[in-house]
Amino acid sequence: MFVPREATILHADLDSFFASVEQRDDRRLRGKPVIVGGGVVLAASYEAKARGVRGAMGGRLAKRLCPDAIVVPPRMEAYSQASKDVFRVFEETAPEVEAISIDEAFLDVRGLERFKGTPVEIARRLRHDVRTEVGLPITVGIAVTKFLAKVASAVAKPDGLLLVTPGEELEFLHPLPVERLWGVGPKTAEKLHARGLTKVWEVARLPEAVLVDMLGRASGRKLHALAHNRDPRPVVRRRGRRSMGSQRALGRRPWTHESLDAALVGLVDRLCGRLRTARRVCRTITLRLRFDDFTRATRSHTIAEATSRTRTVLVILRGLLAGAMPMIERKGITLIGITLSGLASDSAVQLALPLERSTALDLVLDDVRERFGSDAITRAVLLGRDPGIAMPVLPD
DNA sequence: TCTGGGGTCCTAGGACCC
DNA sequence: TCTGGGGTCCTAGGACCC
Repeated sequence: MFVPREATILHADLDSFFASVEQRDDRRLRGKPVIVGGGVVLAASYEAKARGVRGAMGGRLAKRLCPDAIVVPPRMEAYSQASKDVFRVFEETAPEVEAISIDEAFLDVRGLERFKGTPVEIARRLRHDVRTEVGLPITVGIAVTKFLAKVASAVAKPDGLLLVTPGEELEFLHPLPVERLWGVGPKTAEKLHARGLTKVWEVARLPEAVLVDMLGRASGRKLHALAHNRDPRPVVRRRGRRSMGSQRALGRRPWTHESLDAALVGLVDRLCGRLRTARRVCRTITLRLRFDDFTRATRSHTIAEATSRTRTVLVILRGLLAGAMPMIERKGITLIGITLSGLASDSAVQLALPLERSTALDLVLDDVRERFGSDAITRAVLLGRDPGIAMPVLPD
């Protein structure tokens, strides 16, 4: 006799997270269409979504679709605090919590029946606790696999709860459009559609080798497995982050070497500060660029000794930027960004460099930031008599 | 619809070493 | 002297997610 596995994996996902926090903190926004973000929609309340507003949509189009929407600037600290509060509830709910992003997590409630109830009861209480203790709506999907629990929560949104009954997984999964599968974005969906595949069951019929041919080894295998609800990944606490980045859109304004360098110094300062706060060091430094035609390029360099020193990182990035100048001059630049990867704990470096926590440049930047705010660093570079040198000049 | 900011993982080629 | 195969690292790009 077929005995289905137990459905003990919860996927908990806050609804329209940023917009919900805004509505929680300002009662005038409740029940109204709210858009967080200006140039681009970072989050939209369900009232705005009902009018066709979507995340990542251009602000102008969003305003046209929903002229009475209230647009509020993002408050990242508030969202970060709300996230911490919600994750505290998660931790009280289950022994294994795997954070996926600022507003979602997997929880494994296996073995909790005897003293906390069935998974559905636990999920109900979790939704209630998040609502009363943090004041936010949250949706929970429950299934035998992480992947299916995530699909379930997406289907149950907003403010819902959905259990995929063990044994009935494929009945639930197969009629869904392929876009519901985790990892199928616009490009993959296009490739699948080109072969007449729009539903999960149509993908599930294909041999793995066909999907590998179509999508590459890793993607093909993964898609094949997911279409059959094969997902053996356990819920595990996340290891530390693998990279840290920062970027800045420049718009289509004219740029100069000085303004590019100033933007770069501002980014490096911010990022290296974050790196040091996290007590981490990096080995690979990547410069990321986006051009007028929206194509992108990256230039990277790996150093032998991991570092978090602003001076070191800046020197490398200036070199990478200089190498990319011909491309920038040819195509025009609309975004500049940095990614630091190959991260490690800084303890080993600390042992070797006990007195080198801050370089002279870091001390100057710290001072400027403290006295004039972060923006002053970019301004100071622009005001400097020689923008090519590393030391910013203090504004008056 | 002309598009933010923060991330993750995969692929592929070249260099280098054994 | 010429040659093979495998492993690892680095660089660049691509796709995807929230």
